Amino acid sequence: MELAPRLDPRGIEPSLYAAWMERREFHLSPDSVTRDGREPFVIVIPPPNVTAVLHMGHGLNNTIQDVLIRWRRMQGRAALWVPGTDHAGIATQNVVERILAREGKTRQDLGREAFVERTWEFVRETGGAILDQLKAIGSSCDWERTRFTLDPGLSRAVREVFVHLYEKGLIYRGEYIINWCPRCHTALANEEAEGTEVEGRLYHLRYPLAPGLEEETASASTAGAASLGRLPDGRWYLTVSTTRPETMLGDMAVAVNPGDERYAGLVGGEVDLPLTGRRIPIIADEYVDREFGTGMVKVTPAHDPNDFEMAQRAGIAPLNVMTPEARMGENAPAAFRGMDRFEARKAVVEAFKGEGLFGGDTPHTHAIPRCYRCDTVVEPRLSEQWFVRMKPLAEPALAASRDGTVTFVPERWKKVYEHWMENIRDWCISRQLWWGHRIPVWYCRDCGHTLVAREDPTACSACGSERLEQDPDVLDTWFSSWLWPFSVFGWPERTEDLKAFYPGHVLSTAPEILFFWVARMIMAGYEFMGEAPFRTVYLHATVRDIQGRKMSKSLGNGIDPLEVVERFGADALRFTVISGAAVGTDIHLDPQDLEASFAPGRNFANKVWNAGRFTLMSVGEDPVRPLEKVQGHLELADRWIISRLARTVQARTQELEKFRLHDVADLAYHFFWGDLADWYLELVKPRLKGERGEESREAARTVLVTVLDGILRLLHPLIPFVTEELWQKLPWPWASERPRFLMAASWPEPRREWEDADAEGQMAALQELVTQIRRLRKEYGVPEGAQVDVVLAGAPEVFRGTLEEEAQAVRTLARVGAITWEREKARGAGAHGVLLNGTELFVSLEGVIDLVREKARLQGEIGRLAGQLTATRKKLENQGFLGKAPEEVVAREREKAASLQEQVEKLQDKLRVFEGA
RNA sequence: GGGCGCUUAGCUCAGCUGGUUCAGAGCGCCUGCCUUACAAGCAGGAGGUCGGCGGUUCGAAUCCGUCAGCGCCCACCA
Repeated sequence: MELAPRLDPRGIEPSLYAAWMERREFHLSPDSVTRDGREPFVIVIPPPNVTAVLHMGHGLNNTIQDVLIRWRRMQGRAALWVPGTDHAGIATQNVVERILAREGKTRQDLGREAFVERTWEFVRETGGAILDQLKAIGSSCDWERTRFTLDPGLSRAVREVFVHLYEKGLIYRGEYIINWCPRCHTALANEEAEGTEVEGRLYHLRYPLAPGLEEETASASTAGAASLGRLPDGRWYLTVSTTRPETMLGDMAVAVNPGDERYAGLVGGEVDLPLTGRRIPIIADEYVDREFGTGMVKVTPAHDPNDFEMAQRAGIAPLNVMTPEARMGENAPAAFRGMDRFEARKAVVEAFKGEGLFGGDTPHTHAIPRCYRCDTVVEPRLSEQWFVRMKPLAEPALAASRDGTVTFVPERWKKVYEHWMENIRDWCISRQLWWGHRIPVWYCRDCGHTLVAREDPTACSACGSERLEQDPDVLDTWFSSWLWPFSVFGWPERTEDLKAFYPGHVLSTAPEILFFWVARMIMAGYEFMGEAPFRTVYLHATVRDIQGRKMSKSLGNGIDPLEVVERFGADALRFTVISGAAVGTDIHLDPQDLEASFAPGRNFANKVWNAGRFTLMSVGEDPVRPLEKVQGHLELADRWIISRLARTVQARTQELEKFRLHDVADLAYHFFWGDLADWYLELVKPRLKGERGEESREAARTVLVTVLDGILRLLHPLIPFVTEELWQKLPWPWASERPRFLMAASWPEPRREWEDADAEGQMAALQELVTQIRRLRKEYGVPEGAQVDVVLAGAPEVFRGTLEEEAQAVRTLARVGAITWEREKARGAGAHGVLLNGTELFVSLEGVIDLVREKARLQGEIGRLAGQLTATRKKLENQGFLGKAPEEVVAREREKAASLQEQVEKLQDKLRVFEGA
């Protein structure tokens, strides 16, 4: 059989994937569950943005999902992975707008309808490229079920949900301060406005007091309020502080804390708001912190959420002084009108200086929110928006976490989730965009009636007028994503798919969308399906660069997974990210050095390839016998490797259950490389050549193929391509009965009867011996190729059983000729090894093997005794026991404790001697 | 201002319920090997008082307290 000495991923991966696809191996119909009664296992993909390109975060997340899906599929579950993409309102609209900008056009030039059509075109052309990229890394999604959050079925679900919630009173329209992106011209949810720490300035502005308050001011001033003072013209002023001086143009009041006796006399008075010619009141409000700044706050209801609330409490109307572009608007004084907010900030400060009202500025760090899409500084803005009342929806979703119906991995996210759910705020769902689900609300131009309907209305239900106008806004992208786990199956229809595949099992995603998406999906699951959409939420690692920075486009520190697949293969990428990301930790990769970053995975895949290549070449194409048929001819190495495989299967299955994918990779790696390749393959070489006779050869062939079959099955979810390629070539006797593909083969059952503690113990000692001989050879400078004779000292148990077989192994692995056993002679030598007359090596094994074993035995013994000791002591501290038990029983316990104590100490002394030796 | 996490070899990190993986892996480094599966490899080796201090325990990288440094999330302090 001709196989390349190096794995060529490009040579096998695309064709294998095509073969899987052609045979529809990833596809599953509801019949498999409803008719055949198979237990489902369902993952619904976190839909990437249509316009996105694959990045390492996707690479990791989708590898994780594919590992879980492939593993469950092999376990016999009806494993379904539903793929799809998200229309990503703002993100996509921005991309298309940028394209238009290059053509010198704006979306307004095109008009709404043409713009949306243009966006659809764009999405149809380039959208979904990311799905092809997911295929490149081996994702075994059921592509026949690919959905899009804006396709007709999902749009129907969205509309149903909106109307349902509206009718239930959970959707309302209201005027509030929302986060407004002046560049995207839309409202943002709180979660979409990301705060960044900024070293800014706090400006102190002086507002002259209106006449009539002189007396109170003077007395407050002498009482120590540094914030009050007198202008050269004799007027009194107070000082307020702000990070955004331009908003003072919209000030409607100044507020102090009602309990602040310094300013008690001022409340009810007025100040002359500079630059505006307006006179505004001084009010009292609990919100004001008298310790911060001057203890006086300017109130700008239209441009700050807290000020808005204060103004509402005081019955003061807001005054909006900005345009949607965050320029100073018509309500601002003429001198500032049209200025950008940052220009206006400077201008206002200058104007205050000009009037002698500037009280200086001080450095001040604070968080300013930015648009998560375009990074523009968000402006709080008063406007009318649609909201979802979240509290009632949150209740069952919170309970689900508390009672363990939904669990989080790693567990610490449970707390984060619950904290957010307990303090949940209403969700602003309207967006002033064109790309997205249109809000199903119409206003009657004649009678002002509001219609909310599942089907587009043609006439007003109140007055019959046909002059209806639909709300211009669209819904937040997440308003369709939160329905994803059931809308992909055809909800609100009661489809077969829904019956078979809802609820799903695992959701794997990035921690940063826990609130955006995960929490809301759970809420929607309860509200519309009556149960949570999945049981386990796996929050995966964040992919960072070598400096620990999150990979991002703007930093330019990203890694293109397709380049990695191209250069090293999908298997290399998959194995690297899985073994690099332990539960709860991040993964660090170097974008500057892909070779170094992906070497672990690449090297391992190649190792698997070569071990397979060796097996196929040396075993030949004649079918091997089943294991039972060679049972009587198994040698130590055979029994050992089978036992090791059995244990690895056992451990790996357990780790997978706990989502410990990193450990799974680690275990499989060490079994494959450390046990199978380094030891078993080496041991079996002479046997495969027939040097030890036909029986030995047949046993070796069978065991080798059996073990390789097992480990390939185990490894398949991690590195599906190289395992599939090799597995298909294994010379099984029952080749005709097995499934066409490894991916459809069964997960190996843990086989207790294969475990063989004796073989493992003997083999461990043998390995130790071989390593010692190799070390000694090196130490004494025995040439690589030269053979030495070994004189063994001590009585290692290794050679008590099948002496010849084991001696043979040592000869094979350590290039040893004759092995003789001269206990007394070597003991006299005293050292671990001594080279005699050039070719004869003395190896004293007592100092090596037996010591290791004795130490372990001692530790075990100490553990057992210490356990008893602790229990006995507890008993002796128990008042109930001391009071009620007969004297002699208590005495006996005391004796027991003392004796145990003594024994433990004795053993510990002994252990110390061993460790010292 | 609250909440969470991290600190183990030169680098990136494992180490789950304290003791049979207990001081580990990969990369890097040193020495010797193109040994008929693999130089993307093989064999051997150097390298760490597990962030500091204190405590619990027969026994602590592991549990508790505290200090220091780093990181993340949430929050309206103008």
